[in-house]
Order: sequence, then C-alpha cells, then structure tokens
Amino acid sequence: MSENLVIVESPAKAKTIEKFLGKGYTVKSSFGHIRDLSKKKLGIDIENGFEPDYEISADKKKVVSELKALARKASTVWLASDEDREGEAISWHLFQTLGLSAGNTKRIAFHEITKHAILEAIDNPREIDMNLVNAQQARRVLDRLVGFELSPVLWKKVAPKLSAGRVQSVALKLIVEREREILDFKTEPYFKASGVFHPVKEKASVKLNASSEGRFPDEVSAVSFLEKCKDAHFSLEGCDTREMEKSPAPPFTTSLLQQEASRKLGFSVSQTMMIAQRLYESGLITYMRTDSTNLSSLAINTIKELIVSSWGAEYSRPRQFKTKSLGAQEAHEAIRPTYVANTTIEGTAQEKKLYELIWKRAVASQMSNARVEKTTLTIGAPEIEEKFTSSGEQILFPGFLKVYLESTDDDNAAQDENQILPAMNIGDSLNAVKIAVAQKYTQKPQRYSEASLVKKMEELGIGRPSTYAPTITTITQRGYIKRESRPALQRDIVVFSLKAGNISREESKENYGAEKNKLFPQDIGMLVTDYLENNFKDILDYGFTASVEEDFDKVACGKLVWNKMIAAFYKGFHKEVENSITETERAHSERVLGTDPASGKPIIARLGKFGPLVQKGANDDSEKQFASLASGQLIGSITLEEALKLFELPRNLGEYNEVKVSVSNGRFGPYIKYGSSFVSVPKGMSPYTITLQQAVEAIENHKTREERKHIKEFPEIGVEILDGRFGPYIKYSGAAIDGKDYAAGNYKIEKGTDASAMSLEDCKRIISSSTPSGKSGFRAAKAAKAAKSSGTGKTRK
DNA sequence: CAGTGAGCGAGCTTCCGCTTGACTT
Repeated sequence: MSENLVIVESPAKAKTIEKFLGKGYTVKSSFGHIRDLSKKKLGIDIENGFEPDYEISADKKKVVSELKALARKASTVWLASDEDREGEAISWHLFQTLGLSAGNTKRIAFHEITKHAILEAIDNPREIDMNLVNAQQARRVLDRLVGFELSPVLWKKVAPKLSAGRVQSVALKLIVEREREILDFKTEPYFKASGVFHPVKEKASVKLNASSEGRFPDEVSAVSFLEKCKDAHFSLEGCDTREMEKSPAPPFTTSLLQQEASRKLGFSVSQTMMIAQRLYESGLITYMRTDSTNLSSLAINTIKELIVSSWGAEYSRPRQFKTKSLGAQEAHEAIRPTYVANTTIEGTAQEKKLYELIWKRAVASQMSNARVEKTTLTIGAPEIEEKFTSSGEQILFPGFLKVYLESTDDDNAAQDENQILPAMNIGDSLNAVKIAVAQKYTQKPQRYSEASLVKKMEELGIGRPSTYAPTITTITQRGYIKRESRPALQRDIVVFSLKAGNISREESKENYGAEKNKLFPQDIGMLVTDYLENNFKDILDYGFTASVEEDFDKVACGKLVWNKMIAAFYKGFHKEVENSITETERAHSERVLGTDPASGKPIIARLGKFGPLVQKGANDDSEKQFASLASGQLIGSITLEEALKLFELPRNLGEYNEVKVSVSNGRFGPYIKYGSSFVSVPKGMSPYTITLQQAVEAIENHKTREERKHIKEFPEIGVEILDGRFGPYIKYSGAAIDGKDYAAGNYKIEKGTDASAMSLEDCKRIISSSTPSGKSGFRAAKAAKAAKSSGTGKTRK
C-alpha cells in the first residue's frame, strides 16, 4: 500500500513523475475533467443562483471509481492538476467526487517536470483556490447558456441540428466576413515598371535587377513612361547601407506549431496535434497543448550547452520570451524536445519531421541574433520622375539563422531579392539593358487556411490550445465551411518592353487565384452568421470573449461574485433569445437573380432542403424547375448567366451501343451517365460542352481501368484482389471462411508480393491473421453498430 | 455516390475545455 496518492491530468505526465518520486508515492491521472454539466439537459438551475448540476462523465466513471479506491487507502492525496482555471476546477471536482477531506488533501502544482521542481512543489502545498474555481464555473456556465439557448433558436429559425457558441460562431464569422470582402473586392489592373541595369564601369556580365514603386493606370501612361526612358541618362542616386539585427522567434506554443507545421510541412491542424500527441506520449517532447513560450531553466541550460559545444559560445544567447497572446494561462512550458541531445528520433517520417521542426525552433530561440547588412540602391535619371530601387542582403553573422528561419503566410514577401550588389558610388552611370512595364492586378484579400484561422483566433483570445482543432472540425461538420483547393485561373496581361531603343508590346497570360486547402464558407454558414449578427450582435462581437475574460479574471481574484456576473449577463442575453424566437421571421436566403429570357419566369437562388438551389418560376408556380448549385457557387454571388446554365443539365448526348449517354452535375462533380453506370467527366472538360465522342472515350477509358484494377477473385470466400491507389489489396465481403466469419473490409497485402500469383490459402491466411486496414474497417464497424442501435441502416453525413 | 425540393410533426439536435482510447460475429 502506498501512503501518498498524487493525481495529475495526463497519464504520460503521471508516468514521468512517478519515476521522480519513487517509493511511497502512487501517481495517477484523472484524464482531464471528470465531471461536467449534463450532456443532454441544461444542467443549470437558473432560478437558484445558476447552481450547476454536475455529473460524472460517462467515460470517466471507471477512472473515478479507481481513484476513489486508491484515495481511501492513501494517507495523503496530492491534487496536482495544472495551475490554471481549468486545472483548479479539476482539483476541486476531484476533491468533491472522491469524497476527500481537507485534513489529508493537499493542492500542489508542478512548474516543470524535474526532480527538483517536483520536490519543491511537495514542500509547498496550498489549499484549493475557490476564487479560481468559481472563475471556471462562470466560464463553463456562460458557455453552456450561450450554446444551449442559441442553438435551439437556429433550429427554429434556420434548420435543425445547427449549433452556435461563443467560440465557433465567431470563428465562422471570421471566415464569412473574409469571403464577403473578397466578393466585394474590385480587382483593378495597373502597370508596374522593373528594369535590368548595367553599371558602365563594370564588366558586361554584371547586371542589376531593380523595381520601381511607380504605378501607371493604363497602357498610354505606361508607354509614355517608356518613351521618356529611351533617352534617359541613368545613374546611381542613392546608396543606403544599414546593419540590422534579426532575432529568433520564440519556441512553439500550440498555435505557432500548428501554423509552422502547416506552412513548412503541409500538415492540417488536427494532423499536427495527432503527431505531436504521439511524440509527447513517447516522452520526446513536452506537452503539446500550451499557450506559453516559457522554457524551464533546465531546458535553457541544456540548450545553451548544446549550442556552445556545437557552434561556439558566440552563437549562444539564452533568453526567455514573453507570452503575448490574449488570455494566456501559461500552465505549461513551451513545446520543446524533452532531451535536446536527441537531434533525431525513431518514428514515422511525419513524426521525424515534426520533431525536427520543434527541435530547431527551440534551439534557435536560444541562439544569438543574426546580423545582416541590407543595401538599397536608388537609380534615377533627370528625364524621369520615377525611381528604381535594388536591394540586397548580406549576412554578416548568421546566429540563429544557422538553424531555423520562420516562414510567412505571404509567399511574395519571401522572394525578397537576394542578389549580390556590385560596389558603386553615387553618380556612377548605368545603362538600362531592359525596362519592362508589366500589367498587374490589385490582389484580393486571402482566404483563411486552418492555421491562419487559428492564428487569428488566438489574437482575439477566442478558443484554447485544446480546442482550436476541434472547433474547425465542428464548423465543418455543421456544413458551415468546407476546406477546399481550387485550380488557378488564367487572365491576360500586357507587357511593354524597352530594349535597345525599341518599345515592344507583348500579350501573355498569367495564372492567379489558385487556392490550396483554404476555408470556404457555405451558404448555410453565411445564413447562420447573418442571422446571429442581426439578433445577437454582442455575442458575435470580436471583443466579446475578451470582455467576459476580464470579468472571469475579476472573479479569480475575488473582486466579483461569479453568479452575480452570470446573472447580469443572462438578463440581457435571455431577453434577446426570447425576442428572436417571437419577433423574428424564419431566416431565408432567397435572391432573385432576374428573369429567364426564354420563358419570362423569375430565376431565384435559395437554400433548399438538400442545399443551395436555383429555381425557375415563382414559389407558387406549380411547374417550377430546380437545379442544385455546383460546389463553389454561392447564393450570394451566383449570376443569372451561371444559374441559367445549371438548367441545361442533365444534357442528353445521344446513344452509344444503343444505350443512352447523358451528362450532369452530381454531389461529387460532373459525371457521365451511361445506362446505369457512372463515369466522371474528365478533368478540364465541362459537362456543358463535352461531346458524345469525348464521353464515349471517357467511358472506354474507365472500362479498361476497371478491368486492369481487377486482378483476381475467389468468390467462394467473397474475396477480390484489386489494384488500388496504393497497390494491390484484398477486398473481402465478410462471407464465412471455413465456417468462420471475419470482419469485412480491405486487407493489406504485404509489399513485394506478386498479387496475381496469390492462392486461395494465401487470402485465407491474411484475413484470418489480420484486421481490415485503415479507417474503412473502423468506420464500417462503427457504422454497423450505429445502424443496429438506431434501427435504420441509412445515415446521412 | 451520381436524385431529391410538399406538409404534418413524433423525438432529437446544441456549448467550451480538460484528457485519451477506439470495433465485431
């Protein structure tokens, strides 16, 4: 029997701490919160001072009973959850639920996971801070009230199963507002000059690229500028050299890690968290859900030793970074390698990459500043007003740049000209080898990526490290937003060039508007945002969270009583809820686009039962027609022309082998229907213009691909061997094999096996000795269970 | 997976934060 029971939040942490404490101490984990408000009911007694009604969460019953048993036997229980609002509440819930007594319970907090810090914590116990606990209760109750009163309003006024909340609704609003900015943006063409110059006294090969700030509104002014350049005498008018220092970025917080892993490694926000979780559980990195940039003194020292021994003392500059994000609670360290001596690790390719990123960032943060010399040359001529500038950077001392360079969201800024500039004096003559004035377009605002949305949320203090990824998942699952990529479009540009005294005009194309994994609002998301904005303006305000956080802070330091604060908020809020239920109309999104020139009927875009549609004919027209909007089209921006096109589908193309061929747009894009089989319209072709011949070609291609895909089959055991995207695999129907049933799904075939030579016995062996691979097996099993419990086999995503 | 788009209205949906494990005949 152990005399001391220590309870922390995370099992990985428990394992480490147990090692440090040794005999006489049992260290267990609560796995986060153990109690919460009821899952189904409001769980708040509004009449009675907003008294919360807590329940032990279903998935925590086992942990609670285990902890209860251990606590009964222990002489002292040490509550060691994190030292922030949520952590304090966890300790209090444990105290209450486990039936602990004040006499043998001690509250402690570890500031770092080292033997010294842990022993120090044990030496300095305190009591549970009820003010901090109450601040958490206020936070919890407010979020529940907002979420559980707002969502039902949406069910009534918009559509069932929708949701709203303090965090998700504001995250959604950011995306919707950005889309509106993009829709409202007027792209304007302009002309911008750039030149290649040759310093007269240098060798002919020495060239200088320079650009001009001057913009010209149209072709006429662009050409007249080049006319003036023809006889201009260029010389160096300015030379500005300045030495600057660049300092390293802080070590990672959750949000910074998500941003950099997205930019540098292309990981999604939730992917980053899953990989980081594995690194944490293997003991390779510190905790990955943190808002702090602090490093422990031990970490700072060991990193310093590593830097000095690897690159020399001049590369070391130990420092602590100030956490500047709004509402940071700083219960953990920054994310860093646990043992910085591990420069590489064992693991998957993704784990290695993420670890390397974390390692470099942490090490670089403790290195000296880089010193760079930035030179800007100004080139001008008495004949013209516009100046050309050329800049170059020279690294005098690399410092942290030896290890890590932070990236930016703006790709254009990254290609800062890094040319080597020739030594020149003011007044030196230059020849213009070539001057070009190229057409450019003003740039629309950028859509959010998952990572840039997290960055923005953190700036506003909305959400926490543990909720950034789940929030994006929620608003995606509600159908409010969609993560999508879009191919580049093409537009015309004109370039005028002055070369050897001649001005030429050239027309060409440029790609623009490509989007990779960006967040696009959907019609339902825009409708919900508009409805909430119109009726609950204060909740949707970007400053709402920050202002309630101020109140929570006052509760935390005892200056405000938590349920009084909630009462004050609820009074106004609940009135708005009641008002919106009784006073407002059902939200609708109808937009009349114009009239159909053929029939004279109105064309209306609106949200239907199954999503956005266009309608030909008024609502009371008994012969009205419908067509779904294509992916990427919005009710708010679709034009009459685009809408009329939608009615052209499905198109009948004729017959092939006496079977009907038609094209249409489906949920998964344009498709060709051939009898009862379906083939995707080939990339680059449109369902509006594809010919019968092209469609037949696609059908035949599809057929041969399908045939090639089929390697072998053993129908007696329900097995097909197919050639998939990742090579051959076994597709198994779940039919009995030798009297035994196995899980249906796809089974992996070991790499290097000749699939066409596989025997019946081989397949039996694989199915009986392994489980279906990937998510399909898991999902299939889950879906089967859901179907069974609900009584219907059909589920809609 | 490749359509659908009425109306009535059972009974249900929903929040934010803290933490992992995870299914079947």
